[in-house]
Amino acid sequence: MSGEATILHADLDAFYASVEQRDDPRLRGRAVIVGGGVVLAASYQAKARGVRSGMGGAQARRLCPDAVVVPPRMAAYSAASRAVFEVFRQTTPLVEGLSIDEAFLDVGGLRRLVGPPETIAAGLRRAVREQVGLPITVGVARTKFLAKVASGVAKPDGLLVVAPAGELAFLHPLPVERLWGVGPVTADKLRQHRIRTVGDVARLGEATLVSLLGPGAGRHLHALAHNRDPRPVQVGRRRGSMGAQHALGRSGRRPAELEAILAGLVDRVTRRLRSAARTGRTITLRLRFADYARATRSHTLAKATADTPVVLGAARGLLRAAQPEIERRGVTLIGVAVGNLGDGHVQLTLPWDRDPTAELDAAVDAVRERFGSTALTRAVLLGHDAGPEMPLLPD
DNA sequence: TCTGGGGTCCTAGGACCC
DNA sequence: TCTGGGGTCCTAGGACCC
Repeated sequence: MSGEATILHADLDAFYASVEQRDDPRLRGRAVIVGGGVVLAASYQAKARGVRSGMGGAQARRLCPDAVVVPPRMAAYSAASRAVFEVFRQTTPLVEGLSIDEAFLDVGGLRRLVGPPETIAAGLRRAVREQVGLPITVGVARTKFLAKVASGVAKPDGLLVVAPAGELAFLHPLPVERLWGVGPVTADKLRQHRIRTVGDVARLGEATLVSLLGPGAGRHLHALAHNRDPRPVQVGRRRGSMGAQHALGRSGRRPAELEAILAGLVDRVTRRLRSAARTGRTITLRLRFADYARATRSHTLAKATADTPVVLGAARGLLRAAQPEIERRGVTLIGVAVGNLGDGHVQLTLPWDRDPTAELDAAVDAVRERFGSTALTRAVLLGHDAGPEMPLLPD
């Protein structure tokens, strides 16, 4: 951790709703709700009326009857996200994406070349506005955690730099809910002990917090309340699981219908795995019952795969084992996830006296067969004198 | 607050190994 | 025959995030 505030947390404002307002001038300045069944995103005009993401659609329309409700356009949001991340990477190569609409950037090395972090953050906001047409808020601080808190406080369309000397004065008056990792359950436990602000947390010893929240959460919270967060910005983090899920209505489904839905979900996930050139070993079946209780059932395969029939076989086995429970409790959501994701590497071992380049065409065909045509991005030859790494075959 | 779809990380017990 | 300490992997659940 350096002595200077050099970490940026950049967070697009009301992302999906802002894309809709950008693309349809009639929506600008108006209350916009994206998503029908539940609110996926709400414009700030809708938020001002109490609409929140995750809220039921009926309640949202009650709160804000004049809101324009638009169906989500995921492709447009993905494209906008890619464009924004392009701007991030023009700013610095040290970008760690957190979700479709936020990232950490470390601009510590840019002072001499470009300027101080505050100038860089202002330039970043301007570039996103000019090049992509979207409002974005940036928090700047010495740690990731504090930068994230700062952007949350500065929203919408703001910029907030927390100087090292002012860290605790900024942090301690905030309500505990502002802390990253404090949700409804933890906030409630803390409230029962009259702990309401970050300062209240900071006054407690670590042992007290641990006894209240458990070792993991207790130590974590204690560190955050004193602004201790040594995690560096990490470039190139990859997701660890990929899933798809589908909410069912209230009405029960017959086993055959559930299997058909499951097959559709598995198909979606395995396609995405193959086009991302990833494979995974752990298949998880996700269920939600009529009383909204959740359950998961998982199975780990011996070999990583992105193969539809293999994943479907495992998922179907889990579903059949859970069938009695489903019949008893009723099911309202079914999902499947593939976890334990590897790199999607395929390793081929050739006899020592064989010319590897001669085998390469067959190897490439094997990889395409397994992952689909867009998957192969690089082949690496490892061997006694093959050299470190051979970039090949851009695809 | 009556509930979508996509993720992350942590915990805890049991199996199994040395 | 009884037993310690340490590690990894798997499964299931829970809290949290956007």
